[in-house]
Amino acid sequence: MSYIRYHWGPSHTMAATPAPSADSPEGATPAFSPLYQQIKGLILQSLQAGEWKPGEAIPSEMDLAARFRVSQGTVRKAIDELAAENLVVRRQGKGTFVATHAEQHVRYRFLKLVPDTGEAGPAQRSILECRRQRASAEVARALQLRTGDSVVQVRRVLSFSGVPTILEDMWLPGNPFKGLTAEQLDAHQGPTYALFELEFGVRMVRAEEKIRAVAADAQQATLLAMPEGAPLLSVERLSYTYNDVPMELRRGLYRTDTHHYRNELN
Amino acid sequence: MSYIRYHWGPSHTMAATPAPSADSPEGATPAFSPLYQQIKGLILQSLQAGEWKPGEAIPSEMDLAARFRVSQGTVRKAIDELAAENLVVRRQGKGTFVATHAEQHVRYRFLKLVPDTGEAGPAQRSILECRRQRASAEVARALQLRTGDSVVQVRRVLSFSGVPTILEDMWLPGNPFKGLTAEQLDAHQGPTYALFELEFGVRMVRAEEKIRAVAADAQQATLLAMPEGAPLLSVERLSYTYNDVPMELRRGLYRTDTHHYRNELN
DNA sequence: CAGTGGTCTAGACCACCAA
DNA sequence: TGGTGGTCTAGACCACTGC
Repeated sequence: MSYIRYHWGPSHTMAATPAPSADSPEGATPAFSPLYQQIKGLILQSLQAGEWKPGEAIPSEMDLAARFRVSQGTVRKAIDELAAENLVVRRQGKGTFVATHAEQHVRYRFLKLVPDTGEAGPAQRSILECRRQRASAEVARALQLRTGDSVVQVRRVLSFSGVPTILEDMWLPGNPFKGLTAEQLDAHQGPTYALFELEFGVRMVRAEEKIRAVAADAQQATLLAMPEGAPLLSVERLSYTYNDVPMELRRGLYRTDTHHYRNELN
Repeated sequence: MSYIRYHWGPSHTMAATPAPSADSPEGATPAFSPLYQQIKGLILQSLQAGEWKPGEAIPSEMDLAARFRVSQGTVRKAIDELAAENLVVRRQGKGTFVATHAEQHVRYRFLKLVPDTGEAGPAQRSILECRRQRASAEVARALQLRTGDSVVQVRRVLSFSGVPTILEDMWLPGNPFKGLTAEQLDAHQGPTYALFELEFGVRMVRAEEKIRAVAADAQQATLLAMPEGAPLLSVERLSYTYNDVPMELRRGLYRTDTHHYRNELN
């Protein structure tokens, strides 16, 4: 087989090549990407399209190599990056699987609050509210909607060993989350993000958090059994699905008298 | 050349193989590592030993391959991991360089506090204190010293646009940081961790942070120009050099009325 | 132009898993 | 035993940097 200059794109029989992103028509910067990046993009498309569901195995490296007409090593490097981004999990001897918030060994991947001493126990959830409403300007901006668009708001309290520790408000775009109810949230076991995958086909892939120290107002203090004015950790999280599409805005208030937010710097 | 079963270790002429970690003498779990991991370990040793200084180039992949008697691809994979851990920086066409907190494009790698609006400006530092003392039980435990061992304590305030924003206490083990003075800290430009590299040969490689919301006491409030009892972000950081040796305990109090702690979740 | 890191291939073999 | 991911090699060529 003739060698393919990797800046040319997948060429030959590869169907529907997805264009290498926004390019100035005849711009000075070609901005082509290496073959393995293009392969990564194609696999990513299949993931988004739901060709393989969360928890399922994707085709073997050899199969993908045949499908894309490249060597196994090239597919391998593409999958390496997907694995590094936690979109996919490799299991030696078994295969490569679509990552999921459900079966994952590291459950509650996005919750960085840990007890000062001992192991993290299970959380008791109590849903205070779950209703559709119109997006405020702030929520609309974060979720890339228009002010007044339909959103679902959920408010809940998480307790550990019976102690209320987290007060959370979540805002979800109304369209993908049509039909979300408090009962559903109540009944479901495990991470909320696993419910989103199963019931609504929405996989959260990454998130950004803005953290502040704030003083508890009267209502917050009551719900968390703290004195009014007590310092709380405010964690504002914006979660994204594939393609950097924001899908959830969450504002958590954490008690940090018995727990702390743990972060690792590299 | 005969093929080397990579579970045998570097074998042939490689001098002073560093032993593949603690092994039960005839234990059931061999726990050998692949060749590229062993190479990574050897490169790591040279980094620790200071064979190449921060900012300098390490030998080319071909040179290292020759030195260790392995293929370029194997060296490459070793360096890939070192680069992923920010111990080393690759520059196409130029070489691979020992990472440094000084020349690095991402200065203040460990400081995650950013202004709510606009770009992060330069910080004004004011050293309040710098003295040798005996380690308290808590400090000793964190730095793996004995209670009463010599430590250096530094207290300082960082201001942005003239507004005091961060109040920090740092504790450093007395031995490696012999001779650290307030004048030195005052005179130095750029990240403090760059000073540690240049003057004391200590490179901070990673860190862990525990974050809490606390109420400002009288003294803290004064230093940060806030009312007493105002909520502040408490950031307790333990920084490590090579080999997971803790080298600095730092406790920062951040004002979060105009700034926030930014974190990315994957 | 030579030297460096970056990409790609083809092929061999190893380690792990399930049937 | 066959299939999957994981390691290792050897060699070719590309892209970027600096002389």
